[in-house]
Amino acid sequence: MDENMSGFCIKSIRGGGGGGGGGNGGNNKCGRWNPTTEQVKVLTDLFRSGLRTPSTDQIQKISTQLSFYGKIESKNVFYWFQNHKARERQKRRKVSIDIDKEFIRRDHDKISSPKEVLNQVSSEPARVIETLQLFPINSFDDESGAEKLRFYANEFCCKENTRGFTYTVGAEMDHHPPLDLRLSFL
Amino acid sequence: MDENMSGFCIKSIRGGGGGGGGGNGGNNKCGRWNPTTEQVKVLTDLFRSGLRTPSTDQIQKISTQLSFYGKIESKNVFYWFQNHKARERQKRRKVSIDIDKEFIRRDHDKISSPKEVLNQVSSEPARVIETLQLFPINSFDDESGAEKLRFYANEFCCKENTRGFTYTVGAEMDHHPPLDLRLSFL
DNA sequence: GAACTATGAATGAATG
DNA sequence: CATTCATTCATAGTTC
Repeated sequence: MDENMSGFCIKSIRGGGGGGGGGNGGNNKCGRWNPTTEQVKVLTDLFRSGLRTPSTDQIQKISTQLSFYGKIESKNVFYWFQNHKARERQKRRKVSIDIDKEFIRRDHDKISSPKEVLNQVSSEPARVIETLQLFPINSFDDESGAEKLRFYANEFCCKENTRGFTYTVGAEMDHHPPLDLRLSFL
Repeated sequence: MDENMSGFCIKSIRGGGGGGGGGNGGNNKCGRWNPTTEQVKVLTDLFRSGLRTPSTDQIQKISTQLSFYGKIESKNVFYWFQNHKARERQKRRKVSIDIDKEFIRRDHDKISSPKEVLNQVSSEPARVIETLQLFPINSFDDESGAEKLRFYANEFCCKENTRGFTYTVGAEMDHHPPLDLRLSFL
């Protein structure tokens, strides 16, 4: 696939001859990645442990480990974290908006802290894991003894992106924004 | 759930056949550039021809020409090349890793050639291009963008040398002979 | 089986 | 150039 398809994605034709045999266990060959429960569990554990944006190395290793449970590619891991993070943030944002509204609405009534409500949906416990027993896979113990499970406990020293709210106010389209930034020096 | 694909899911009206030259100005009201298929095709052709990091002039010209197909700004071209290059690299990195991994994994099972594996990981026709594809001979079978490409290509060649043969896309073309034919127009 | 949901995949836009 | 964020497209699954 190239950029050529960037408009429509008519690739998998599994429907043509009766797409039998689909399903989780037996992965389809052309479709998109369908993670097994084990894979999801591991990924989720990693995420909950604080890993948000694994480096390429981490992705590699995670992918390799997860391949034990089924077919998987590095990009799947990459996308998984990308999506998971984004959607959590998204959910959070949405919630906070709701809270905000709710808060405002209730403001006439009583005062309650938005934080309370927030905790209901996304209670993110402490992260910063030093070590974590994640891959109980031994039957397939690899040869890379050196860097074992050390990879994921590194580098994501949470700095909790304080970016938070970059909501683009540009509701209405181009009124000729600054244009280029980077291009100006080119 | 969303308004765009109510019922049917064809990507938003990216010009495509209907859009013709008018550009997709009709649809997007937002801030994000939504390239038409023609625009993508041209950009892709340029990329495949070896252009990786267009200069400001090139960006300007490309942008100008592409504006025929729809609304576009220079920065869009700039970003497009940035992203495309980065992702090409990234993809290749991830994919090759996966190939290795898959290969190794399957090695315990059955012996399969790397080519086969490649086909599995990437729906793209197996061709781990190590060398730049300079002459996309078959990229012109599709009439639409190709014709036009030649059209605006002329613009470029008339930089200051009316020769129209020596313009090297330069920059990224390290140790690659002069790209005649296709690129000579640049 | 259409509508809806969850989520994999892609990509435009930035930032460092 | 790499990394990251936001938004959107596409589809496997589920529900009614």
